[in-house]
Amino acid sequence: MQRQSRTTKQRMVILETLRSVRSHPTADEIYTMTRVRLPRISLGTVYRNLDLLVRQGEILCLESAGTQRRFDGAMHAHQHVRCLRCGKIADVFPALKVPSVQELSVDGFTLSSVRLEFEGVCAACAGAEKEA
Amino acid sequence: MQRQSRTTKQRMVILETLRSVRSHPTADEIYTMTRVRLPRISLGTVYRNLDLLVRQGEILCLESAGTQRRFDGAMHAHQHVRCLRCGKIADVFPALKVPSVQELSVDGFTLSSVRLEFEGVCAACAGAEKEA
DNA sequence: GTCCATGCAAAAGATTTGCACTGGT
DNA sequence: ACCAGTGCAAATCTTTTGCATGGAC
Repeated sequence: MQRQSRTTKQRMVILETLRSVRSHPTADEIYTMTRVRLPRISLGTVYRNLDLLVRQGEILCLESAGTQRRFDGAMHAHQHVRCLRCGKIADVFPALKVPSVQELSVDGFTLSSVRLEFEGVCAACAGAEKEA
Repeated sequence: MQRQSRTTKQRMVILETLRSVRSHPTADEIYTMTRVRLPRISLGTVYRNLDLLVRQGEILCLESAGTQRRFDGAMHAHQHVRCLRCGKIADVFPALKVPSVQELSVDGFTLSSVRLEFEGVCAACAGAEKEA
């Protein structure tokens, strides 16, 4: 059975923080942001809560985000571009139409999600490269 | 300018090994496989060569933040499913049609690749869960 | 009062890197 | 001979975990 979760100050602040930004922060960046309001919060707690929020479907975990995991508080259907140089992630606008899990099937797997992902170089990094 | 690379025994064995399997091994698995032919190869060398081969476009790196990186020697257009439980990756067959980079554009980015990715639970893990 | 969640610190993994030596060209 | 590549080990970085205490219910 599903274990229940309590509404803790830490979890609320983490969720509010993530929902309040348009970026796709790493666990460490979320840790830094939440410490403004909760100076004694620990990185372990941030990781545990991000995990829980992902499992509850409150936030998204961007797995294909290079080395570090990144998180997204926006739950509407949209795609991401990742900069191959700096790892930054941006939303693709307008969002493309992607077939839903229900319309697809893969042999030997019970599908739970489909994602369309983009890679490239962002304007800032392209500019930096030109100068070098 | 592009620095040149030498044809070393290690690099050749790594590439041949990866090309000879249909799986999507991790760096450590490739290390184990190559040690059959090169018992003194080091894990660092495996990582360095995988890096180089990816940059040269000889192989693909299947990134998955927070987990282990996996590599793919098959360069034809195809998609991957990843098992959320065990991390195993399989090819999606038949491959779906995905719009090419040329047909797409994302504001503020110079695109280099587009990927359609699937997530789910593989048969083995689904079975293991049922038993538990 | 119960027991889930936290803070802290240590552990666990995965990947990278410094360095002296080796080997491809 | 030159210098990229290697083996080895240490370092780094991200994420997870054990444990005693705190706090939501």
